[in-house]
Amino acid sequence: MKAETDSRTDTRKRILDIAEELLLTRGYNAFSYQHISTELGVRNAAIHYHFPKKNDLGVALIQRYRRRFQRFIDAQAELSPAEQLERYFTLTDAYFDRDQQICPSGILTTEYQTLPDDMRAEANAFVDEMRDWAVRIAESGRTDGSMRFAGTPEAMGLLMLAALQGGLQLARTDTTVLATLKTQVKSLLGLV
Amino acid sequence: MKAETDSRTDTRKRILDIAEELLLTRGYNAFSYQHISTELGVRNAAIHYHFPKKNDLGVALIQRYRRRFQRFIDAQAELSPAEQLERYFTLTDAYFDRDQQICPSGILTTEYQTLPDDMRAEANAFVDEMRDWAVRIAESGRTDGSMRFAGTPEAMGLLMLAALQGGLQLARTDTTVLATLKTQVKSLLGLV
DNA sequence: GTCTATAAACTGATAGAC
DNA sequence: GTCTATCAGTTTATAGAC
Repeated sequence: MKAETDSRTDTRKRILDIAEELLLTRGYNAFSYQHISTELGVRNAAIHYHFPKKNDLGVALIQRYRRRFQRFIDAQAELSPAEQLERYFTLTDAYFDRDQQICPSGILTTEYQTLPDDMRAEANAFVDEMRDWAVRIAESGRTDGSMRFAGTPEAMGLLMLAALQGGLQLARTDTTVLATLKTQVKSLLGLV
Repeated sequence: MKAETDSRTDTRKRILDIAEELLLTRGYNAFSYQHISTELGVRNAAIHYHFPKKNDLGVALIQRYRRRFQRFIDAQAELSPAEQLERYFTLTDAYFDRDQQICPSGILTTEYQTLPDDMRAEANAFVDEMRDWAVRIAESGRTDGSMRFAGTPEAMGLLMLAALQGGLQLARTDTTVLATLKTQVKSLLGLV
């Protein structure tokens, strides 16, 4: 029973892993079940057993991502604001270093108009969570005096999210973009 | 002769107009020749006469956009840095107000990994031009003393471009995003 | 010069085999 | 429970009619 569950979960997980790589490199509209099934060594219709419709796969991908992101946040709840910011940067670099992936929120908001309703709802929730996190960093940084910046923490957090989301995309045309942006964000937070 | 040229140009122009709307709302991979031909009232294959391959249409779209953007820049060469920044914001709002379109550089860099080489080359050139413009605004603003900000003009210009590109995308999930970002950018430039 | 008929390949998806 | 054979619709694209 455990074995059955594991094997089922395992195939399902492999599908999600392959789909995630495709989503973050090519986008939702530019990958198909064939891409996944070829990589997995099965027929494309086999994927439909695990995820009947492409929506289902899309929703599952974002939900899994949200859970992972939540763990990522929880794991650094005790760190200083500046250290949390560094984790933010590290996360951003990790995307880029993995086949020039971009942030999921960038993919989902760019393709937003073509997404089905259930995927839009998940995308909205994910964007909110990322934004809240960025805002909390700016907020706590100002509160403990380690960060000094113009405007409200809400606006500064949003700006950091938007800049890094756009920056990951722009980095595909110029690999120095991210380093420049990271330095600039720190400057604007009075951290340099 | 003039009439022939005009009618040909006219159909070609209508195709480009429809394609541009589709590109900026749905993205390159999510629109087809059928979308265009249906709107135009012809068979999808008719589009192939004007643009044999989809690459050709994609390249023509970006090239036209680059020319238009160049005229946009030239038209305000004499304005103050702060006024040029306002035009930047106005341009950004204009995208969003037109069916929640996003910036072309955001589309092209997000779908970058799926684009053919000729479209990538055009995308690179366009991104460079947008970035140069943003950097020049920060540069001249610092020079004439109207803007005060941390970091280099190069980094600040890049940050503004990245933030507005990401912001247009995020605005689809929350319509207040752009207003917040504009205020914050002005704060960071010492303009408020 | 402009467009239509048509096709080859790929898409997401269902019914049913094992 | 898991996957294969198969399909109907869409995609880009070509050959050729007017």
